[in-house]
Amino acid sequence: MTEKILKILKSIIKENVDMGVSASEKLGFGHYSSNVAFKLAKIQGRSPLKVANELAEKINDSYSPIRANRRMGDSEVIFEKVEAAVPGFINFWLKPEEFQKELPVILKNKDKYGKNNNLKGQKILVDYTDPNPFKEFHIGHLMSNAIGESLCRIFEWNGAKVVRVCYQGDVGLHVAKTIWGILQDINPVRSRPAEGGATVTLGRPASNGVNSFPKDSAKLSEKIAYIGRAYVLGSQRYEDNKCAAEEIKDINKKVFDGSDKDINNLYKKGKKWSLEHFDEVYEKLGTKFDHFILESSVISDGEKIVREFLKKGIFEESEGAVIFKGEKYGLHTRVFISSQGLPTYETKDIGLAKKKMGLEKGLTSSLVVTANEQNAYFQVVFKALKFIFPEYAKISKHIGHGMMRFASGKMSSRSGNIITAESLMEEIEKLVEAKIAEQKLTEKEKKEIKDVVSIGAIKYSILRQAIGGDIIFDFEKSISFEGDSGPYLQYAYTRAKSILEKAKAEKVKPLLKVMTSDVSEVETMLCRFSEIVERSGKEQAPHYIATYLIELARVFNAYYAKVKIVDVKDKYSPYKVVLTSAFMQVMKNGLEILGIKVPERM
RNA sequence: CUUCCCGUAGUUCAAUGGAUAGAACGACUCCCUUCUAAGGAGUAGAUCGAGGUCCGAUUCCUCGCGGGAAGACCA
Repeated sequence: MTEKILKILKSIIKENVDMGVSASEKLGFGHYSSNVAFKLAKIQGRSPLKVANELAEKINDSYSPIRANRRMGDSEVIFEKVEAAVPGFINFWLKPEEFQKELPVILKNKDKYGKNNNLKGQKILVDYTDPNPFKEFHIGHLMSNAIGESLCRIFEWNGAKVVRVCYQGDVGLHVAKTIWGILQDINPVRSRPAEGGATVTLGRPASNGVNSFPKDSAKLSEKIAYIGRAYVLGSQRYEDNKCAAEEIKDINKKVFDGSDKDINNLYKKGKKWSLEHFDEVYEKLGTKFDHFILESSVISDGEKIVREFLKKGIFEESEGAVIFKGEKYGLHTRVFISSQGLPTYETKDIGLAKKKMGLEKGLTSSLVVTANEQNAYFQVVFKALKFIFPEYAKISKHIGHGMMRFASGKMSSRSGNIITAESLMEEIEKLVEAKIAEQKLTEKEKKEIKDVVSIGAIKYSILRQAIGGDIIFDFEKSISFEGDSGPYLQYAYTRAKSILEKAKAEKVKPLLKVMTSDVSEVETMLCRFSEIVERSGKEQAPHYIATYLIELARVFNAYYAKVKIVDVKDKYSPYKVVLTSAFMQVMKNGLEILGIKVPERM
């Protein structure tokens, strides 16, 4: 719609100005409005209102019913009226047909409706989720996943080819902490008391020296919970017990060089459990990665490169460590190889960059989505990368999302103040179950609703606001499905669906032949969808989709309450049924972009 | 201490430099003999402060106040 209006404006205005055309917030300002007159007035040194009046006049001459028949055929008449308004806006009211024409397009393109080719030819790598084996999959990973997946889909809807990458940290100090924790359980002799730290029990309290290390036959969830507790124990002792910290560092080295058989075994098992668990979670969240990269597979390359560029003077040696002096560029110093000779995450990121480059040919962009507490970290790493792989550094970008916060403060898997993704999902699933308990639904339907609605609730609560800001996770509110929520959108969809079922039962066939003489907000909202998809793509911002869908649902719900859609006696009923299908299609597509599925009933 | 991010109704979030600052929750009124009330209609309620740029500032700049994050061996 904006394109049509832009085209007309361009045919009238010779000057090269930015013609901002956008959907109006209120019908009083037309369906669409433009602020060209302001820009034009500035160039010409005249009053904006005068310019707006002139332009409106000209447009009416050719494109409105009042005058159009004088000059052009009816096909050119797309406006009901065009008016200038104080202080200088031009407001456009389109003819109902202009909106109604879009309905068959929606129904024809179905699940593809709203796609465009703005990013055609682009190949965008997105690295997101990135959980670490030996640590739990927590809400931070859930956020990275929801945002990353949605960005991927937005890029795809804008015509780009997307490469989904998940980088999993299977080595590093966190692994050593967890293994140390496990060793405390299975070999209490090595146990270290806390020096003022809280005590943590692994599994059921070990009695008579029997440890709680899960058997191979144990449920995966038990194994994962065990690992989580071991990590908390190891982390706490690392902080509050010097002796334990030394032992952990020692284990870290052994994991790294593979010299200890027992540790190797624990490592293998723990890693396998973790990765199996993660696969389950990805499946549940609806993400399919093209590539998994393990940290252990990028270390040696990273180290090689860092040592090579140490010789070239990009890195320096200081206090036994290899560092990058970020201060030269207004950043801060980071350690790439520790004084112990171990590569840090920074070095692994260099190796990771090399790996990503080799993964796919012709990348035009490479994004990594993590919590914004790493913003400064990535600035430094990308700065160093600029000297190593300048071309790749140019297309690399870090997207920092906000943190999930609770009333109790910052969430950290190190301190154990953490809500795992799983526990959150379970909590919400329970609520959904309670809500649908009394509905007349089969068990299979209930299961589907439970899965789809709870994931939708969580993803929506993450995607409804701009990336980057913290999300205050209020359990009560995220769980309440009223208003600004995923379930509200899904519910609007299912209500519409039941209308179609009724129409079928009453033999009201969807037809576009007899159209209403005016148009509701549902039609005008539907026509904005494509533009919202474009804007989300340009700004890499999923929340525009979310905001739009809420408005769309609100508008449809109001229509639903006011208008009887299925009515054999109403000659417009077939049209209204078409409108309902179109609404469903757009709602479904929008939710698809957010990575949220629609239930068939709820 | 330094750097970066943020400050909008009681609360949680929106608003390509544009009009009368949108929603939702909560509060207060109403609406199920009508297609799923997880719904709809309505009322009250907000741009941290002070300057500046601009025809026009929630948006850009400066300062102040308040909050968050990061700052050499975990990421």
